Amino acid sequence: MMMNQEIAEIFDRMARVLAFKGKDRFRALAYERAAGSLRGIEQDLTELAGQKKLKNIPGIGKDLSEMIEEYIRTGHITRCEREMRDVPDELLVLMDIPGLGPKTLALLNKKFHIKNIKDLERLIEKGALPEFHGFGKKKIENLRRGIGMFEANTQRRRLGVVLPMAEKLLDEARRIKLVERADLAGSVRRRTETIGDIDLLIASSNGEEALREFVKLPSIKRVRALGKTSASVITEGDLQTDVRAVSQQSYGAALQYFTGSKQHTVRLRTMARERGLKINEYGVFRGEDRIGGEDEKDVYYALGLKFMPPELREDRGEIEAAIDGHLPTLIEENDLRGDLHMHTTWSDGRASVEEMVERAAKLGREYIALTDHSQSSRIARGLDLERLELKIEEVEALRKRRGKRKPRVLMGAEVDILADGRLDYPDQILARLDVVVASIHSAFRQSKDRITGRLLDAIANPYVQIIGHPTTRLIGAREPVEFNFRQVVKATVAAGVALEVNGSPNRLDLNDVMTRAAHEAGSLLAIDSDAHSTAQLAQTSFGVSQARRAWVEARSVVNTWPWPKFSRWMRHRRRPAEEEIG
DNA sequence: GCCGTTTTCGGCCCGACTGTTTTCAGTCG
Repeated sequence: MMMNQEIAEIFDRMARVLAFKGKDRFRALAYERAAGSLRGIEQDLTELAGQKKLKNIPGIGKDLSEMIEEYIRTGHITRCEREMRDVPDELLVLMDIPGLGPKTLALLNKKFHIKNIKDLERLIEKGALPEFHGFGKKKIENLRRGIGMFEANTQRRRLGVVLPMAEKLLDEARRIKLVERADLAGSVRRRTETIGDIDLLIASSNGEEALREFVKLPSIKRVRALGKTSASVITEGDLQTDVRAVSQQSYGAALQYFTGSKQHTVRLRTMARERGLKINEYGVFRGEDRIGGEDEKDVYYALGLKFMPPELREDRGEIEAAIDGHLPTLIEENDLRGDLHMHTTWSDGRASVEEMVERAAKLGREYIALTDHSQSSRIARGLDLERLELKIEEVEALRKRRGKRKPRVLMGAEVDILADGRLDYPDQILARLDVVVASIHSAFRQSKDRITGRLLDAIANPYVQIIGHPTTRLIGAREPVEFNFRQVVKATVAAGVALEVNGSPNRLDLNDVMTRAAHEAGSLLAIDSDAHSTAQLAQTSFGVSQARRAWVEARSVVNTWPWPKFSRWMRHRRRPAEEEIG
């Protein structure tokens, strides 16, 4: 996993260096595609290399596979390093400035010896950047603005932050009279874990006028570009939003194009070309004849493919699967019957047991587990044995009060996996809990072997049903812990333990790529909210999105199971263990 | 640099917007 990331970054950097140097742009594209491929697979590159299977990875051929082998052996790729040596990172990163691409950067570097952001600012602020052929006042002004945006906000934002803003904007757009239809597209629609910008598509018989209305919406702060069919704006909260307007008859083709991913769409268009068709955002064409485009499905059907949900469109094998007729039937939000990880005021939650149960009932949950923290999580007010007793009493009283009303309320705990691999409650206490989620909350920096050992120990405990947020990463804030993922997955498969897909938008842990690998290896999954308030109970939807991105079908997710099946699984490892003790 | 029910060489998705170009280059998605 780490290795894939590292090599992907080198390849990405190579692509930019080649673009900067003005070399063959298709060579740069090849590196880009390879980087994307590596990010999309979880398989161990060392193992693939050992089996001489690197070339099976799409976009990896003779040269790149040799480079990967070299990296595995030595931690270096000589050819890349030689190519990249004379282009320092601080220069390359300037390509992240909106509107500043490789050509302009190369020019500024050659003509004015710009090497980093400081040089560039100095040049512009002093008004020392003269106008010259092909470089006028407006370009300079745009560059100045681009630098401002670059410095204000370079990082991508979490889906959980962006999605509500995007939906608000969509709402406003739909209220414009000239707007006949509107939908979110792009990475928001594909539900990637972080978002660079919002893409919005509208249908209108007068797109130009509709766009003019759109950019006047109150939540639009600034207009970057405005044309007949598209506009680019900065919204409140400094999110870039790209809007595209098409006619109804092109809406489906436009939605497909605008949803991407780029690589997925390129594949479709290449397939079309091979079949004598042309796909663009206006439709599917055979020669001059439009043969489809009003519905998104038209694009796929024209190529003899089944329709693919947006979450699959990453060029991670979905096109091949569609050709073979092996597309998965993805889990849907409605499939969830239970939620097995949440907190109350007993530990660090903001809502009481009662409030959480009531809200869960409104969400239609059939069963839920109240899983407050265990004693070692002091900051989270984890429950010592005494308070745990009190909570058990409260939950039992609540169960009596509620009788047969749904949801069934299960007594649970999120139990720390301690630094030495022991769990934070003794077995006789765990035996009294219906649901045990075991999670790492400390000693993140231990060696790979020790973390692996801790997880394996937790999985071996017969009272544990779920490993909570397995990597402990916080998006944009904390790196995942390192452990032998395949070994851990193997153990969960053997033990019938579920790996969590934590729905908190700060976590999304496991992520899409790892979830897919776990799922394909046969591991059970649990999609939980990890809610710390009533509102957060709905965050399971983010977990479901990630699971869909991971090709997950409902049958592998334990909390989609009807109660009888779920409750059997919940207890399936306990009986023999209890007999042993008893 | 990759890739092949046309191809082992010659392709590689397709179009919009901006600026300053009098016919297009650069950037973006």
